[in-house]
Amino acid sequence: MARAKYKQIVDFYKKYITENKLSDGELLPSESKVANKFDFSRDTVRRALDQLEKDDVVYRQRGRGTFYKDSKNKVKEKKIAVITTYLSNYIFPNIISGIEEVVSSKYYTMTLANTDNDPNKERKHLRKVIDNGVDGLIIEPTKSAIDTHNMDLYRELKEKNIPFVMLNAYYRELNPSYAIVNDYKGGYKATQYLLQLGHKNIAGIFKEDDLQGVFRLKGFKKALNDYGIDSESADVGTYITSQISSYPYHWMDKMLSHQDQPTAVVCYNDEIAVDVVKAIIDKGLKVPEDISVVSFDDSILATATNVRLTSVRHPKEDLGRHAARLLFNMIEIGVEKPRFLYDPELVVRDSCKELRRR
Amino acid sequence: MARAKYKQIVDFYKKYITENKLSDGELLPSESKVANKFDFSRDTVRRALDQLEKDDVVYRQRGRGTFYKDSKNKVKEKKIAVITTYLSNYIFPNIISGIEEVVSSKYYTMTLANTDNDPNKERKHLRKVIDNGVDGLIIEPTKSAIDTHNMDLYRELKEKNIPFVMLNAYYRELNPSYAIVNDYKGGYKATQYLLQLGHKNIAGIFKEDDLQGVFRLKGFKKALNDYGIDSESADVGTYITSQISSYPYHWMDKMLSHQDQPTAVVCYNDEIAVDVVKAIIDKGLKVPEDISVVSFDDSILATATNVRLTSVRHPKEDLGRHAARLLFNMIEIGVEKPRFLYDPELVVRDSCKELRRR
DNA sequence: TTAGTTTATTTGTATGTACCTTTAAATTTA
DNA sequence: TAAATTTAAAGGTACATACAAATAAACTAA
Repeated sequence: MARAKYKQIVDFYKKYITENKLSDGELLPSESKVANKFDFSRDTVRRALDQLEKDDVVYRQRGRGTFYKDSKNKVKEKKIAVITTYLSNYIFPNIISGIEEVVSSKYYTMTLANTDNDPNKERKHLRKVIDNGVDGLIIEPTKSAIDTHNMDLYRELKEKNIPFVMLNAYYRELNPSYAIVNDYKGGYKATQYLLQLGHKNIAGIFKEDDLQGVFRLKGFKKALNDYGIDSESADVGTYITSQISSYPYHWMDKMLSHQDQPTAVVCYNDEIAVDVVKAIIDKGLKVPEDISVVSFDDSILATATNVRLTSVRHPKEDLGRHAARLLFNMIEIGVEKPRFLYDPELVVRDSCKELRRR
Repeated sequence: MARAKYKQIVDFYKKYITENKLSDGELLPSESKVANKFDFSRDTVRRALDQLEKDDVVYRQRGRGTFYKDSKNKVKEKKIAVITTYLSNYIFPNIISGIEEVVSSKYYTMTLANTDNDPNKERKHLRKVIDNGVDGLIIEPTKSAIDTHNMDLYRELKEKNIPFVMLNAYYRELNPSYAIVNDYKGGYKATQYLLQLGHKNIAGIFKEDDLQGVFRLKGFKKALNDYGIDSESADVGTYITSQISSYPYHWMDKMLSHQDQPTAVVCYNDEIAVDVVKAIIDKGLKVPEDISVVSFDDSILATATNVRLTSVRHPKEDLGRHAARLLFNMIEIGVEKPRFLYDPELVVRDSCKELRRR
C-alpha cells in the first residue's frame, strides 16, 4: 500500500482546518459527507477521525458532529535541563544565572542538577533526563579527561534526538554542540605573560581529570617551548578532584623547599591559587615580590583576596547565555552543531612582578 | 444496548493482566483467539484494544502481538519551582544548593527562576508556575516589607492547593508555611554584642523594603532600649533595593563627618558592610580600631575581606534543605503548615573592638 | 553449519452493511 | 403560543470479509 487511505483523510481534515482558518470548537464536515466526497467507506473516514482525536486535534459528539480543538489551549511549556559539576560555589552560580536569564526570557523552564564531578551522579541525572523527557540539555561533563563511562547515555541522547550543549568541556568523539573557553590559548597566554615579564623558572599546577586542566597544561608547555625553555624540565604538579583539598598547598610547600625555587607559578584556577598563595605566605614569602602567581577564571576570589590575582578571564554569565542560545537554536531552528568558543584574555592585577633581565 | 460488547473485552483483558500478574512487555492473547473465545467479531476485539491502547495499558506491534504496558514506567516525575530574588551572588547559591540536595535525593526535579527583587518579574514567574502546574513552590518574596501587589497570585496558589514555602521572609496575612531566620533576634544579638563591648554610640544601616531589614532594625532598637539607650536618638540609615549601589558608602561617609561620630555600626548584611568598611578606610580610619562593624549573613564576603567580619550567621544550605523538606512534608504527607524558624548566633571575628569602660 | 526461503501468525487497512443513541430542528398538538 | 412529538442527521457499536505488512519460526539448499 503506497499510502493508507485514512491518512489522506487525515490530511484532508488538517487542510480543511487551516484553509478555512477554523477556530476552537468549529464544526468539521461529517463522516458520511467526506466518505461520499472521496468515495471511500465511512469506516475509513472514521479511522482518520480516530487518529485526529488521538492527536488531540478534534473532539466528537454523538448527534452533533466533529469539532476542531484548537491547539493554543495546549501549548506546553518547554523544559530544559542543566547539569553542572557544582552549583553553589566559584563561577558556577554566574554561569547558571546566565543560562537562566536567557531561558526565562522565553517560554521555557529550566531544571537544575549538580554532579559534584562524580560520574555516578552524572549517570543518575542523565538517566532521569532521558527517561523523563526534556526539550534540551546543557551539561558540563564530569571528569572529562579520564572518565567516559557514561558515553552510552550520551549516545542515547543523540539517538533520541534530544538536543544538548556541552559546557566548559566536550567529548570530541561525540562531535557535539558546545560552549567552551579556549583553554589551550588561555594556558598559553597566562604563561606567555610570565615569560615576557622575564620569568624563566615557571612551575605549574593543573587538574588532570578534566579537559580544561589538560588543555591549560598543553598551552603552558607550548608557551615554554616557544620561548626556548624545555617544558619537560618545568615543575608541573597534577592532581585530581579528590585531592583538591590538600594537594595544592602541599605541592607549593614542597616547591618552596627546592634549592632551585620557581619564580612564578601558573595555577589551574583561582581556588588553587588561593591555596598556593597561602603556602607561599606561610613560608614567610610574599606575592608577587618573591613569587608571581597567575591563575584562571577571574572569579570573585581573584579580587577578594589580599593580593588581587592576575587571572585568565572566564566569560561566566556570558558563557551561560551563549550555551542557552545555542540550545534554542537547535530546538527551535534545528541548527545542527552550533558552537561557541571563547578566546580568553588575561586580566592583569597585582600578583605578578617583572624580573630584571639578567 | 445494555452494555457494549467491546467493553466486555476491555474488562477481559484487564482481568487477564491482573490474574496472570503480567509484567511490563508481556504478550496478551491475540485478537483472533479472543474473538473466537467470545464468539464476537475480531473487529469488536480490536475496538477494545483501541481503547486499551488509548488508555496506555497496552501497545501493539504488527506481526508480533499486543503487549502489556506497565504503568510503573509512566510514574511522572514531580516538579517543584524555586523563585528567589537573586541566583548567582551572595548567599543565594548556597541556599539553592541546599534545596537541590534534598530535591534530587527524591524523584523530583526543580525549576529555577529569579526576580531581581522586582515584583513584576515575580508576578511573571508566579503566573507561569500557576498556569503550568507544579507540585510545589519555594519562594522568596520580593520587597516583602512594602509591596504586596502580587497577593492575588499568592491567594490563587492557596485556592488551587499548590503547596508553597516562603523563604527568608513571609507575609503574615497569608499564614503560610515558611523557612526563615529570626531576624529580630539576630538584630538584637548583633547589637547586644556591641553594647556588651562597651559601645554606646551605635549607628545602624538597614534595608527597608524587605522584612529581613525591618526585623533586624526592630531587634537593633530593642537592644538599645534594653541597655538604656534611646533608640530614637541612634543614627539609623535606611535604603531600598534600587539605592543599594551608592547609598551605604555615602551614608557611612556622612556619619564619619559628624562631630559625634559613632564608635560602631550594625550593617544590614555583609555586602553593605563591605561598602561601609571601604568608606571608613577611605577616610583614613581603621576597623576595628576606630570603628567596630557587625553585619549579617556570615557570607563568603565576611572572610574574604581584609578585616574578617563579625557577622550573624545565616544557615544558607541548611535553610534551603529545610525549606525543601517542609515542602515535601506538605506534598507527600499533607502536613498543614510546617515551619522552620532559625535562631541565629553571632560569629565573632575581627571587626569589633572592646571599649574601655568609662 | 550457515544463509536464504517459506510459512504461519499477528496486527493493520479497507469495504459493506446494519442498527443504536444522541442531538437539534421541524412539526404537530393542546 | 407553548409544550410535546416526530424526524433527520450525526456519531457509536457490531458483524463479515478480504487482503497487506511485519515478524518469528520452521524449513531448505549451499
